[in-house]
Amino acid sequence: VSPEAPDAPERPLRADAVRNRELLLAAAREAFAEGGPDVAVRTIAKRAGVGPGTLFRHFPTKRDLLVAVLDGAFAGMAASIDEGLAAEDPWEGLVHVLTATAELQSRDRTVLEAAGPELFGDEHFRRRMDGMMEGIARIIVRGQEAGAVRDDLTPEDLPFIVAALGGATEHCAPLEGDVPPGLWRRYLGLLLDGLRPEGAHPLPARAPTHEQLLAVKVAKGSGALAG
Amino acid sequence: VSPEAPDAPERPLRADAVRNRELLLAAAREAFAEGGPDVAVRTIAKRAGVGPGTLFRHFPTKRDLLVAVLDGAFAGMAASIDEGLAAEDPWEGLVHVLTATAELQSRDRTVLEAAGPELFGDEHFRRRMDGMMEGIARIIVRGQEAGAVRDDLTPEDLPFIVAALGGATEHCAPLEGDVPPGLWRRYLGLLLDGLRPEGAHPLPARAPTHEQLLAVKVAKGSGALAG
DNA sequence: ACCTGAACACCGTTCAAGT
DNA sequence: ACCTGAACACCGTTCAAGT
Repeated sequence: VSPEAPDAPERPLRADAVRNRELLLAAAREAFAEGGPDVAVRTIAKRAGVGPGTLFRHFPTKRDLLVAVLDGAFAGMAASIDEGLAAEDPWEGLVHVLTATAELQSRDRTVLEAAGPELFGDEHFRRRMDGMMEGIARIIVRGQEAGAVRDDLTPEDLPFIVAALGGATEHCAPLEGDVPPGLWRRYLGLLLDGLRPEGAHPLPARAPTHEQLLAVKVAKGSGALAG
Repeated sequence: VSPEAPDAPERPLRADAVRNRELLLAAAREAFAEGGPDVAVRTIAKRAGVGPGTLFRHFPTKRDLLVAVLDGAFAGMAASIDEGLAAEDPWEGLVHVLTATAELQSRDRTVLEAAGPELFGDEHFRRRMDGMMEGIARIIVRGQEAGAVRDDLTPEDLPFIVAALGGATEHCAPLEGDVPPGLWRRYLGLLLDGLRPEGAHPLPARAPTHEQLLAVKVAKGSGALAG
């Protein structure tokens, strides 16, 4: 599940092109982190010192730029999965993965606001996802064999659990300052208790299969990226 | 917690004004339900047969229109709280409230995409919220006295739990058709198991107080309503 | 090959002009 | 009082023209 190198381009780019691409990525990373996914592309282009046309030459769509930036975050998740696998205690391994993910969501507005299921339509994201799923599957099975995780949980549940976590974390974000810091940990705790075998009651629906998850095409633009 | 009448206007509106207001609300209700909160105001105005200027005379901001439409959904939630209070079994009462809420979220894209914490800034929403909180508090206390709900849960946790539910439900929505129907019930089930006392472990953060929740001003526009 | 910036089709919102 | 629709300041995206 180690981080992969980003797509190698067909043929080498011209010197100024690689430089602009890098400037664009750096500018986008900062701008998105500060202002969320709604920052104007013009702002990002200006920050990078290039025209808007150049931005769209490198990233055909604003979403593509966002995905490229998000890739760093996903690499972070992949790393936390590796760490979770390395933990001695299987339950602590799962806790580590979910904590790291939620912490990421609470630090970077971009991740939680933009990482909707529409991203399943992006090819690069999909490849990352596949790799991460394997690691998560191992963590869950290990937890189940140790009797620390409820038996009816599947790896395919994880995206939805992360989404639930994101919903709570997102709700915390604008309250930051007025509300106890790290409040999201409370709801992570609640959710974790739901993953344990002790209080487990039969679930009213079966989990989706891996194939079903990947069946989504690029959804008709919605959410934070519509426009 | 019974539904209140919408704000009574200072002085009676002219006949054509009340008619236009109603047409606008009906058009917005349909348009938002179909296309989510991103539908253009021009589309709504055209659907209602009025000019865009008229729309903004009745609803100074697109968000105000959305809040007015959402009010129906909130009335539905208030009703489900009353039903939850009427249930013989305290646990079933809580389940009823959360199920009804999630069902609402899964039926109407608007509710789940727009009901972020920015709405706390809206006065009308705030009044509704206050009324609902009381009912929820009674349901939770009743459950705790019966030993069916974990002791460290507070009414102020509910908005975050609903947000978590919304995160999972929102993640399900675009997968509709590819994924088992009613998949959100699975994650509601997981969450509910986290609310039970059986598997409860100490939570790493204290719940916010009611005052903290209401401290939010209108957040600098973000999310689905920015622009 | 790559970059530039004017231009296009949108968006939420405003406001002079009408009745 | 209320309505209308042209106009404004944006937005993401495109494309002829330059180097």
